[in-house]
Order: sequence, then C-alpha cells, then structure tokens
Amino acid sequence: MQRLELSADLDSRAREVLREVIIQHISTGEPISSRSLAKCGRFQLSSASLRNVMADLEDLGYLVQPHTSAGRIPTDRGYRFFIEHLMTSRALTRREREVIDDEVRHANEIDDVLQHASSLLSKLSDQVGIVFMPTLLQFTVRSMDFVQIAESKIMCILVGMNGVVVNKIIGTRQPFSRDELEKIGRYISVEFSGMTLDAIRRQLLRMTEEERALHDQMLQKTIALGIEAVNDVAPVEHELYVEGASSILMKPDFADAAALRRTMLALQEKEKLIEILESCLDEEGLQILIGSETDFTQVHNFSLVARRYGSAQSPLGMVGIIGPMRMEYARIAPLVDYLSRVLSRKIEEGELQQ
Amino acid sequence: MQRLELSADLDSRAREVLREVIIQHISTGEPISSRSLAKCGRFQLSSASLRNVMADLEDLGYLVQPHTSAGRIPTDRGYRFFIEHLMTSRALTRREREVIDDEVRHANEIDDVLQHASSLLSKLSDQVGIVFMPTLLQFTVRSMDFVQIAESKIMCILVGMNGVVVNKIIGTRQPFSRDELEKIGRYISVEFSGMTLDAIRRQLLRMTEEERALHDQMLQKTIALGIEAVNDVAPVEHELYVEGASSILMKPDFADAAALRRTMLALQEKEKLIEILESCLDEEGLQILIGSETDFTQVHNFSLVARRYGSAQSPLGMVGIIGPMRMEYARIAPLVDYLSRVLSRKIEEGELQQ
DNA sequence: GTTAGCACTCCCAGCACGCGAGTGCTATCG
DNA sequence: CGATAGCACTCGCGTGCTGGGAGTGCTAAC
Repeated sequence: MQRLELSADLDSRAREVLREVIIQHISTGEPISSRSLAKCGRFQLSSASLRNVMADLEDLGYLVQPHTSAGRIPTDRGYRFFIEHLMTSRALTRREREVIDDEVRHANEIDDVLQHASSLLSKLSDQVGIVFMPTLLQFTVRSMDFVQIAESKIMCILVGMNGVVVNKIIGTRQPFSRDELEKIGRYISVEFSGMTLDAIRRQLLRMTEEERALHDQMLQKTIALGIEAVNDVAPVEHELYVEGASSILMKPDFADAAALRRTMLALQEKEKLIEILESCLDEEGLQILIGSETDFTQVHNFSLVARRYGSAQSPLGMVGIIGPMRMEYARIAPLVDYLSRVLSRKIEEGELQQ
Repeated sequence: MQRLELSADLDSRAREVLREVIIQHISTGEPISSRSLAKCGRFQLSSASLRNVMADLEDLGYLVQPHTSAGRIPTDRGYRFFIEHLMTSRALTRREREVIDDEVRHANEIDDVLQHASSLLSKLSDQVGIVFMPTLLQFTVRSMDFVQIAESKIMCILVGMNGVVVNKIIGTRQPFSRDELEKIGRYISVEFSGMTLDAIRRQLLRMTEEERALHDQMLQKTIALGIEAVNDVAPVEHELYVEGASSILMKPDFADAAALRRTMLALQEKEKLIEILESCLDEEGLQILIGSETDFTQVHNFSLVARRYGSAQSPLGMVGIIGPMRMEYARIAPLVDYLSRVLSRKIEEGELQQ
C-alpha cells in the first residue's frame, strides 16, 4: 500500500516494460499481452517473466486488464508516470513549425488568430483542438474610436493594451457629426486609457450622475455613447473555439455508437470545458490532465494537454488539445507548447506596437 | 408504368392511407404495419383491406418494405407526394414567432444574425440548422471608412448597400494621418459607391497604371489603401453556419455507429453542402429536397428544407434545416419559411437606413 | 368490395459451443 | 535466486441453431 506512493522507484526493468506497454498501446489501441512484449525484441526475456513484471505493475496501479485473459492497458496513473518519467518528447519538425508560424503570422484579428489556432491544433494533432479566451472584463483599453456607418448606427472600435481589437455596432437615437465622433473618441481614449471596461463603465455611470446638472451637451453625448459602447462589449462571454470534433469520429476507440454519442455531446457542452480550462489558468507551464483528472463527468477516458498563452503578467487564455487518453503525448506536448509560445509572442508584439 | 406518373390521381382512400403511414412513420420511425393502421381508428377497414391498399401504394412506388414480413415505410416519392398534396402545415405558435423575432432583432452584425439564425433553427426544430451566405464578391459598397488602430494597423470598415458591415484590419508601411484617412474614406465612398468589391478592385488597379506618372501622393496613398482593403475582403469565402449537429446524435435513427459517423462527416464536408445550397439559390419559394433529391453522396436518407433570404432583387443566401427524411415537415416548413422572411425584412430594413 | 383465416417469410433474441488469446501458478533449470 | 517452460484456467467472441413473433400475401367465404 505504502509502496503505491513511491511511484518513482520502479526498477529500471519495470520502467521499460511500462514504457513499452504504453507506447504499444498508444499506437494500437489494443490491450498489450506479455507475448507481444516478448516478441517486440526490446527485452531478452520470455513472456513468462514479463508476465511477472506486468503483474507487479498491475499491483502498483499502473496497468489494468479490462478482463481476465486479456492483455493490459495503462491506467491514468500509468500514463501520468509515463509522461513525467518515461516520455521523450519528439521535437517538432521544421515543417510543422513553419506551418504554425505562417498560420499565426497571417491572421490579424484576435478572433481570427484563435480560430486558426484551434483548427491548426486539430489538424496537426488529428485530435480536437481547443482555444479558450476568458471574458474581456479585464480587457484594458488603449483607444476607442467611433465611426458612423449608417444613419442611426455607429461602430465602436476598441483597441486593448494587448493589441486585441474588438468592435461593436451600436444603435443611437440622436445624430452625431463626424467631428463629434472624433472628439468623443479622442476624449475617451485619453481619459480612460489603461482602464478596464468594467472600470470605464462604472466611471461613466458615476459621471452621469454628477454631470446631469451641467448642461454640457457634448459631455452628455460622450457619456451616453461611451456607456453604450462598453455596456455592449463587456458581456462578451468566454470565447471557446472547439475545432475538429470530426477527427474523433474516425478513431477506432469509438466503435460503438453510445461512446461516440457521449463524447460528441461532452464536447458540445462548453460550460464544463470552460470550467476545466479556467481552473488551469493559474498554472504557468504545459499542463496535462489525464483521464479522471479532467473530471469530465460523462467521458472519463479523455486527456487534456493545454498551456496558457498571452503575456506572463496578463494571461489571455488557454490553448490545447483534447483527445482519448491514449494519444501521442510525445508529439502533442511539444506541439501545444510551441503554439502557445508563438501565440504569446504574436500578442506581445501587438502590445509593443504602441 | 404510365400510371406511375399520374401521381395525383390516387383515390381518396389510398391518399388517406399514405398520409397516415407517413404521419405514423414520422412519429415512430418504425415501419408501419397494416394492423397498426387498422387499430388507429381512422379507417373503418380491417387490416386485410388496408394491406391491399398498401400493396397498391407499394406498386406505385410510394411505400416500400425494408424486408418481407415487415411493415412499410415511405419512399422519397411518398414523402414528395405527401408534402405536395397531403400535408397541412401547422402554423407557428405565437411563442415561436416571438422567439424568432426577438433573436433576429437583437443581433446587429450580419455574422451575428446568421449565427443566431442557424442556432435558432436548430433549437426550434431539433434538427441541424444551416445558414449559408455566398461570397461577398457581389457585395456592393455603400461606404468605406478607415480608422487607425495602431502604429501600422488600420481598420477598414465596409458598409454594403444591403446594410451588411464587414471589417478588416490591414497592415501598412507608410503612416497616415487621421485627416488623410478620413479624406481617403470619403473619396472612396463617393467615387465607388454602388460598385462591387470586384469592380472596385479592378478600377483601382487600372488607376494604379494610369496615375503612376502623376505624382499626386495623396491619390497614390488612396489607391494603395483601397486595394489593400478590397483585396483582403474580396476572397471572404462562402460563409456557412451549421449548428446543432449534436441534436442529430440523439435521434434513434442513428443507432449504429457507422451511420452516425457517416452523417457527422457529411455535415462536416461543407463543400458539398455549399454546392447543394448554391444550386437552390435561383428558386424563390420554400424548397424541400427529399432523400436522394439532395444527392448527398454519403448519406442519402436526408432531407433539406430551405429558403432564400435577402431582398428579392439580390438574394443573400439560404437558410434551412437538414434532418433525417422522416422529419416533421408540417412544422419545419413554416418555421424555415418564417425565419427566412424575418431575416429578409431585417436586411431590407438595414437597406432602408441610408 | 370486404374480411377471416392460414401458410409463409423473415427478423431477432437467446443459448450453447468451441476456439483462441492471455493469464497465474508451479516446477524446473542454470 | 531469477528466468523459463509448461499447464490449467478464464474469458471474450464469433458461429450456428432455434423458437417466437410480427407481418405479409393469398384465397375462400360473406
């Protein structure tokens, strides 16, 4: 029992066996038998000896057999050990890096970037790519512009300190001249630069009260427009891009309809996903959640590989991959890692532009 | 044989039987037996008599039995006849209309509207909602505005004659003053108003040649910026919103994994969908394609209910629903019809605003 | 024209059976 | 004492069989 905790002290043979079992299982999806290990040539041992080792590994909770008289498959714990001690990440090929660089460099608007990122991940990994951007409430404004686009429609363009651009169309009753709009934009940009949307709104609301007495029409207009602008943008909800759900369809892991169904539904259920991703937002490095660690209620044999992106001081969100537990971590971990770095750089560059 | 064509002259009993079979089959999904028809009480006939009628309907190609000793299910032809002659559309409830009105009224940007429309359809029908907007190449410009949002980034806001707003961020090498940007916007808006993006681009390219000799720097800047703007927007691809694929997951029709898989993949394959929708773009009224009529290569037991939206002169795209052949046409037809009308009105309103 | 009756067809769920894969254990070997 | 060979045991899975049930088509009688 106590030995269970000392996960690091498997003897080297056991480690090799565990490693081989996981590698084989990742590539075939089948339970791995002692015989297939013996045949693979990596060990100078008979299947009987390997059986002993495997039995030990099972006792320690790294492997299980789906039923007696079946080979063994890794447990969550097994994968965890593999990732922490046994795995040798395969570096990205130059080609892969190029694809990522290109794709990210290309897009201009933040939405585009994220959208591309998720579909990229999905394509390169053949899994489900996800990109998550939490609410913009902490979005700090650098500048605000207003442009009349129709008689009673004004487009408001918000540029954030981090280079993120958001725009919103607002309807108005009163008319604004081009000049007025420019003045208003300038005024707001100067007065409120560096504040969060939330703060701006509160401040504007406070001003409404105070200034009601004053009959400065211009100021009133400014306030009205400003409130409209932030009011409508603030509730920009968590954005969550989930791309490539179809790639899951082809995995042999989902032979039966029920599993497939459950999985697709789980992926649709964005609240849960958001919750999980949000809980990872504090950690800095690459994060790998395996199986039950993700507490996906419906689908428990899933893993999440994700990493934070955005500047170190103000992380923007998470990018990552969701896939069956038996995924190629060695390839996927560097992939996610690299993409998140490129993304962060892209965003920081935007920040440097001012 | 010849009789096959005279589909309208089924005697009234046969029509009633066909009708009942289809209705029952739509609601249960099972093959319908003569006995269950007899039991339903609509006919004062024994199952034996009904069997005769059904055998006739089978000869005429309206019904088939999946295998001997099974009940009968409608064929494409059967559904077609049902829709054209037997169906009585159920009007939308006030509630449903309200939901639609609200949702459409709310959204402001065209993308939003369409996005909402598709998810609305999906929710209200419990099928897959689709909304399709073809390329913007024929998008005719009303006005164009440029706003500096960072040192070397300019946002271009295109407003179309039909009220559609598109914006695009473009990078620039040379600097522009606020004044210049405004002038350029005004100039382009005046000179090119009413032209398609494609025409504008061609014209600008022509001007490049002509004006190269002239050293009007302002004009050169204008041309450069204008080309950037339309160049990047023009290839805005067909947009296709497909919402609610998950609702399909729950349908009992997809008990086995293979069918489910095929279906999901087919829905993912947007090119085919676009092709189909595009081919419907000429027709004015509500269109219903049943089963093989959709020539969905992979999945042939699917129906499409769709209608054009946008002003009569310049249709914008298609909205509709995709679902299994056995769907509640009586409810879905009015739904699609109504939504497309609301959408069209919304867009025309936009048009009236200038 | 309608209906009752009957033979026939076919699907499907359940069951037994045998095979093959894989294990655990034990006795043996170096 | 660790490695191995051998053997009995356990399951899962595919196969073939069977009986029941649902539904039809046909025919003869009303």
